[in-house]
Amino acid sequence: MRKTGRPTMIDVAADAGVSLKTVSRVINGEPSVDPGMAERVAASVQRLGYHRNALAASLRSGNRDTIGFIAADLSNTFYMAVAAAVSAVAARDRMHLVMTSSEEDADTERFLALDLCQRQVGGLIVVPTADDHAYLAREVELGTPVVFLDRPGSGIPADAILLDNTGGARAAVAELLAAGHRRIAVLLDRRGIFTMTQRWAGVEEAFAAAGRAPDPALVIDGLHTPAMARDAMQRLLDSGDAPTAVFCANNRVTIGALEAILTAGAEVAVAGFDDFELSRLLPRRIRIVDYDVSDLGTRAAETLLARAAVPATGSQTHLVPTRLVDRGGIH
Amino acid sequence: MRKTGRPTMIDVAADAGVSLKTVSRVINGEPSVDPGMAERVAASVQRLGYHRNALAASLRSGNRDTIGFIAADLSNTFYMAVAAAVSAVAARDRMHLVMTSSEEDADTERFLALDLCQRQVGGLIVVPTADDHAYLAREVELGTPVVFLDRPGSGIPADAILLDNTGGARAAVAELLAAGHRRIAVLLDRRGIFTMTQRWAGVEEAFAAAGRAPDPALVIDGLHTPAMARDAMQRLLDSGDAPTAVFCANNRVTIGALEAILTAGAEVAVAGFDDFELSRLLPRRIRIVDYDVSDLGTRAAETLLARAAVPATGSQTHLVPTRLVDRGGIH
DNA sequence: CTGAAAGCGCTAACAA
DNA sequence: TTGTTAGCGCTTTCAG
Repeated sequence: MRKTGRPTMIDVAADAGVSLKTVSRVINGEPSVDPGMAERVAASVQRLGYHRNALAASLRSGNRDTIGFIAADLSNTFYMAVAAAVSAVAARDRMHLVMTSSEEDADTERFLALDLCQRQVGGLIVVPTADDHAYLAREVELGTPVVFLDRPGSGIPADAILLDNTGGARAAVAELLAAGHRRIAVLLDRRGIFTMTQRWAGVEEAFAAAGRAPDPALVIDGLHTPAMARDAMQRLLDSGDAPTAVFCANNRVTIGALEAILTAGAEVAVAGFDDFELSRLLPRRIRIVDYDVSDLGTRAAETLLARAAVPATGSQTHLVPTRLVDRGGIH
Repeated sequence: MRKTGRPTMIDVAADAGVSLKTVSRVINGEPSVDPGMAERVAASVQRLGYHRNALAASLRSGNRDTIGFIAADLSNTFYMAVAAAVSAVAARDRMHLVMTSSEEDADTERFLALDLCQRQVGGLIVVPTADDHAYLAREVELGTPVVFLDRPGSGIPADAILLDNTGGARAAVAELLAAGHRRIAVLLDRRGIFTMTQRWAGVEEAFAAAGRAPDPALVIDGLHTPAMARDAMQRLLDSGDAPTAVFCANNRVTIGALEAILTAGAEVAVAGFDDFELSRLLPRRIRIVDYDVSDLGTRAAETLLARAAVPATGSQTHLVPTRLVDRGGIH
């Protein structure tokens, strides 16, 4: 029983009068064990309240049974939903999910990634914040699969699960144009963010396809919070020449813009990227670029587990499709 | 380098021409090491791409550096928000969070709890689904602290972090009564759920304080999804004698009820337990029993870490307060 | 089918 | 300040 107070296999073996290895066999359900012995061992396990030490088992066997997940921002429900999906897939394989967050800080990401590797995770799902992931090269080489999620990584061979950002934005804006809107505002979060770059590209493509171009006066970026988006929208509404439609590049922006529009009772058509809770209860009909959030997590986890089973054979990028849907319109 | 391909402290020691223990000292930043040696070791670490094996370290030292969290339902954003808060607190202490979910199944909860213990977690935060936690008695006795969250556990000495369910529900219903409402509907999720029992008690207290009692015809329980709540509310509205107010015992119920009410354009005052995303954007003013979700997680994590530091001295139950707030009313 | 011995990679205890 | 030895609790290897 030594220090920790927890009984070990040795204690069980002594109690049952068998060898250490026999206990190990019983605990791990290995086939060739005499039923009588198995019974004796089981009884001792019960009596002593034995629980195997999974750390020791992993150390010796080299089995890796946890997946590390590094989100970019835990206060964002998007990542939490992804984490939930990853956890569900992991559970199917009796793996556990260690959930962390870089809080959009590159150094934190790096620290966490290496920390998780030290804990011998079987794989890593990362929402990249750093723009160089060479620091993981060694681990990947040594057999720890890495999957990037939502944004691409760089510097190492790793799969990536991304949204069809460009296609989704293009479709939304194309529809506004097709509906005859000519003064279309575009509200963006920070341009440096990967998804923003891609969605903006989609916006430009839609305009180009219609033989037009976005009006620079109606394009506002750097809107990182709903409050900023609300104020920006407010200013557009207050300007002499308000837009007749607006495309919002993510849900925080959409929510902020809606706050301004609904409060002002303005007649502005709204299309936004990302669905959000309760969009269905909005008093106004809006168009949303929707996708299956958990699909991102599920695919990331499945890709990771597949890689863990069969070592690297060239990395792939999976695009998760989007679709335009109606929301709101109650009342 | 043996099997795994990963260099070990032995490799580093050999490369640097020092002893194993010296490497260990350098890696762990122990004070009394000659700077020159430290440098040599650091150089070897760099050259070999050495990373310490945290599993081996924990096995030997007995240090436990992860916290296990068993949510009841990962699709519920409430638990995800709690998990995020726990993760944030854990990160402060350089601990990691292993996130799992019982999916409201008692056997799964038990399995996960024991599995996490086998992985030598430093503590367990559990949203109880099982109604007897005696299976954890042994682990608690052996020094693994357990904190129950949102619902009380039983059978073992453990702290609990609960919401003031009764007080919140009482306040909400008291206000509806004070506003002169006499036909007040009460929509509940399944009665067996702890929070429902407590909130229902609050409802009864409020009625009793006003010298009245709830009208059984207007009390509907078992509403586990927004769709069920919507349909139930619909039936109430369609009945000859519709209520003038409704108290919804959780956010799913509130959302479902609102859907029916807004669609029908009915004049029904709404008060609900639990805030939800975008409640502010609702076209109607409603009253919400609000509380700080992350506070629950933060307190749970802090309580757990405190217990881990200073062994049991009688378990406590913490009540997280609620407050009535206004939501909606845009337009 | 069962057991003895070795050792996973590290840290604790003690010596030098 | 540095090194030696033992051993955390388990699985692997190989012999019986």
